[in-house]
Amino acid sequence: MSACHNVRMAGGQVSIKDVAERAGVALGTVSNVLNRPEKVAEPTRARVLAAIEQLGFVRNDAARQLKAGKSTSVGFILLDVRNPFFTDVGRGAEQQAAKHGLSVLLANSDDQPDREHAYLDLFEQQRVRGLLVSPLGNVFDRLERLRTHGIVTVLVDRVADGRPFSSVSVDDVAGGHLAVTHLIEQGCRRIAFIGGPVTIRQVADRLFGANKAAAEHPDVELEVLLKDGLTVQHGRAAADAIVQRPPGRRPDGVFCANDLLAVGALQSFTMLNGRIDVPGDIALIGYDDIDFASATVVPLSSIRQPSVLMGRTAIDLLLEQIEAEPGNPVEPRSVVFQPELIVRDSTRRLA
Amino acid sequence: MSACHNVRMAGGQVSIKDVAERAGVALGTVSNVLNRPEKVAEPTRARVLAAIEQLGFVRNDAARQLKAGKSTSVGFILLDVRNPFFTDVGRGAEQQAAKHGLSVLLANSDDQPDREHAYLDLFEQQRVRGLLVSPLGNVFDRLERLRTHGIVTVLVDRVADGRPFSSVSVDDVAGGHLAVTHLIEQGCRRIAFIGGPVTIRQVADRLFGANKAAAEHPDVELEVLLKDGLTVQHGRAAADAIVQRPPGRRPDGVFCANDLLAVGALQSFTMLNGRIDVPGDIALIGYDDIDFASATVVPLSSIRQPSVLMGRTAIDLLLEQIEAEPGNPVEPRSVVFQPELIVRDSTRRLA
DNA sequence: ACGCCGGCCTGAAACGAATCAAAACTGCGC
DNA sequence: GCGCAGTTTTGATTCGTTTCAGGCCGGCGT
Repeated sequence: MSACHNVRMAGGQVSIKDVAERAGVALGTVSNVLNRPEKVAEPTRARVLAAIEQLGFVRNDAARQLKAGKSTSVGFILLDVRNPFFTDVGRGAEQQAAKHGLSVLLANSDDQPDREHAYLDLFEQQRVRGLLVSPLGNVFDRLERLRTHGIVTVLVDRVADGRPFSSVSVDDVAGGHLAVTHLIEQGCRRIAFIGGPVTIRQVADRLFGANKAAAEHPDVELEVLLKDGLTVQHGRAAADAIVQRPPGRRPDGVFCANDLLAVGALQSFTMLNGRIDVPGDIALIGYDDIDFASATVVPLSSIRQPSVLMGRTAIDLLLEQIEAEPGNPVEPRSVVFQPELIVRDSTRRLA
Repeated sequence: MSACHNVRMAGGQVSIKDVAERAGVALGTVSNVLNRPEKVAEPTRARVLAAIEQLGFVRNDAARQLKAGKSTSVGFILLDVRNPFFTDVGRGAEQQAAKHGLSVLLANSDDQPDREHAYLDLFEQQRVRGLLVSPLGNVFDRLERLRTHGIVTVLVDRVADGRPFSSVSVDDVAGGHLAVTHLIEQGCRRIAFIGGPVTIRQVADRLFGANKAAAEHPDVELEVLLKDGLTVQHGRAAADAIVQRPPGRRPDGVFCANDLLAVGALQSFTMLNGRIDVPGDIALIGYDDIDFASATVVPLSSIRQPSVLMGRTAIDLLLEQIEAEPGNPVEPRSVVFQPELIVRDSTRRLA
């Protein structure tokens, strides 16, 4: 056989075998250099490394995974990449995963159940090591099936509702309670809740907490304004409706289910020739404490969620499940963080 | 051989072979059902599908890729997930990729060159079908190596600088020119540019365009204020310095290298008891036209980049390269979009 | 009846890396 | 010189899928 064939043709893949041949060793030795370098004598290893360098060899992950039966990446299916809260969670997850030699791949379901399923399929076929999901629809059955196939899931920003999944979330009921109690303490008595559809779990819980807080004060009334989305535009529309009422019928405090809504409301309130003073006429508080909250013209009070920490914790919970695998499975755990009230100018009514 | 073994043990993987056995067909037939269903007779196909269903079989992507030598996903390494511009590009890419049966996996380099490299390694090992990269450091050599290994790259928001890569970007020089010309038309004569480090290509180009526009008007002077970052905080700090000058020494127009800076500047200008009127005293324009631009208290003029379209185009360029593969490679193409001026209240000085 | 054709199905041979029992080598003491 | 223990290297086998040259079979024209 001709000893000389072109080493590097376009797209030509260099395999461990080529490296072995070049270095004049057996194929298993190359594998050892890659995976257990301490078991290979120094001169041999040097020779192999040189060959790897010369040929530009790169491990083929597909082959490696095929043999190992598992991958080294973790999938994170998030609801909305445009929401800073989720990307922060993602960053936390990446940090923690990196410490354990895992990579995080983000996939954006973008509020569309079919995309959520498509990505679940993709990650299942890729046999990812584990999955973080902030679920959109009811995917629990799907996720249980995944687990029987050896892929464990940790829920993000959603509790498991009795299903056996680990989860990391924030106590949204407490958050809603915190926000409204704060408004009341600032002297508000007619409070409005602006939110999205209550089919979104987070909205429902925050509203529930808000109601609870209002109920604790007999002289406080809570009005609920639900829009069908959680964007700046929705917030502005809701607030416009308030602005158009005669001053006596307006609330004196507004709690928005997230910061985007609050920013929209703030715009509506302050834009119109300063007709409504925030917080003087209406105190305003949002939820999530996104970066922009402190950057609005009247800095926005908000309820902070420990997003980065949540991401890190999610990975910890995942590893806990993964590493337990054998006979005795570890009980799923739910970590619930407490939200934190961040007071800024938009609710500072008392001197 | 005992016909009866437990079909579903924990983590037990079901392979095409199990399916074949269950359906009583050969293994190649199952593969045909999966990949070329029209070549399989109806009753056989039904039997195989039933077996797949019963056993809960899921294709092992690793094995498939190993054989095919290429994957079905595209990696997108982005500079900063928190910048809405990039996530919008990502959404465009996902949309277009989906049409061709490809998935997009996002990886966040987060301004850190080592993370950028780590993800390049990961995607190379995964033999992704292609790569979108908004490059941080100088990764061109790395990317050329990738191409010799059969992975093509399309640059996003960065031109190729003479290197043979396709790219999709926006003419930042034109954008800078557009912004400053607009300020001049609105009557501004003393203009300040607030930007990040000029080592960031986008900043340098926008500044260059701004300078060009100023030079076209002899009575206009341009002052350059560079901070070492592009966040809201940096913008506020830069504007604070302006606010502290005596009114006569302040610029009457400010162009910020991105919208985050502009939001910070706006906050600084308007927060201090309305001492500075926007646009009356100082007209303000940003860059990127992120969602928030229209939601600030004085809606922000900006330079719009067609982010979603850019993502779609990036995938098109990628496919063009991928599909050409054989003997005659397709010349890399650079698509440069023209930025668009979006005028809002923050620069409307003329009645 | 014969040959031939198509449609359907089969099964062996890849793909690239990991593994591990076994082989080869090393140095050492006797 | 020989055996022994330890170290280093070997190479056949495995993973799950795709591919493809062939095999089987029933029907058709002659």
